[in-house]
Amino acid sequence: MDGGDIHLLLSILADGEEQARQLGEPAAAADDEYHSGGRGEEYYRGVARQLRGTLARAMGVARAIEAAAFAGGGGGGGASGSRGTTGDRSDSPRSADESSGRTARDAAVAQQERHHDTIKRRKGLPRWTEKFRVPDASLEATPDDGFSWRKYGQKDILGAKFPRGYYRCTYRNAQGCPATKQVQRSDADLAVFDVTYQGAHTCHQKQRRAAAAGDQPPPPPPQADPSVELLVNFRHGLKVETNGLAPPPPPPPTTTTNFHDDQHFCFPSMPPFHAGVGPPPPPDDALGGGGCNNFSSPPFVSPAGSAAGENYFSMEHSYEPRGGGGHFVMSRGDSSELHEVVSAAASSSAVVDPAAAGGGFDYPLYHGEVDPHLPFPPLFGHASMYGQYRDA
DNA sequence: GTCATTTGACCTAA
DNA sequence: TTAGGTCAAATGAC
Repeated sequence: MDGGDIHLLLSILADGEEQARQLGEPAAAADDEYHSGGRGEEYYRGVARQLRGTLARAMGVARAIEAAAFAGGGGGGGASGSRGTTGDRSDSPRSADESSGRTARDAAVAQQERHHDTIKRRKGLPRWTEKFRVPDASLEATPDDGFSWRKYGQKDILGAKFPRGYYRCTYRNAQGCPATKQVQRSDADLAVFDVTYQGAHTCHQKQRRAAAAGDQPPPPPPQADPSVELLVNFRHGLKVETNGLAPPPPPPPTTTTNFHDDQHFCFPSMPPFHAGVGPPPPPDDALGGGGCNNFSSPPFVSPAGSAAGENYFSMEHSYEPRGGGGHFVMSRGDSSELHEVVSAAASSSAVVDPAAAGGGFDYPLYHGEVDPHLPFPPLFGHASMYGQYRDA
């Protein structure tokens, strides 16, 4: 733990204070549209949600600090401390180690230690899976979830016809974003991809995209946050609001969220897809139709101006709780993981404007009853799988 | 020249 | 022991 964590916490709390203030004086913040349109209540609800999200995030940071404190003062040593400063050792090529006079054994030991750390982090971060259906089943087609990713590996998986791609956030180095994903094309359906996400985005692209898109906010991923437990509990009572939504354009795209307990949740939005793909496919029962409510999604229009008809694909979310117990639990015994989450968030907050410092929670209004703090992964917006954003 | 992807090797968890 | 996950040099694209 360091001063940065405290500053992050203070920053979040300041956001909460600001949001609370907005609750007190909505007329100043809400434009006339809200009031003339009878949406004042929605405004209040939206601000309240933001406030709850901000407070939840603050709690998460505070508990991470607490956990780090419980783990003793050794946090500064060890592997986690050695890697937090540079962000990614890929910046320092292997030859650098060799030329620095280390023995091969030392280098191997160091690498082993580093690798052990990455494994620990991998195990600690929240993990969830989604199914992406692309309109075009060609081999070139890949799902675009709206975030910018950099591919760092590919591997043939036993029993799978197609190799699995490994991606990490483009801003891993620049902003310490810990998010990674694995993309596996389905054997049965070439148009379906199983995407496993791990770690929440703490990078700036989330806010930028949400602001630019002006559509449904990206649902936050499962957070390494104690409040998530409450949210997961909440989802058991969740009902998707479908009233008043536009009927599905032909063919109807669906965005489906699956939890591991086989509960299905159909989320009313979908990310854009790569330009140039063909028309969307007919609905696939195997994907979203199963236990899903067959939510009919309104068309998503890419901020980049892609034709709405080209932006459809279906998704199925599957939240994979870590730590057992039927809900997501961040292991508090591993303070380094928590610290890393905090550190990543801290690095992110350094470049995020205060209005967006809700850190994945600070989204505009959802569709009525859908709480933005549900442990859904971030999926929306526009970006290429192959990151075009440059590191700051 | 810079940056992203490819790919073989290495390491860990199961 | 094996499969999965990651690293990083090599390579290619812009």
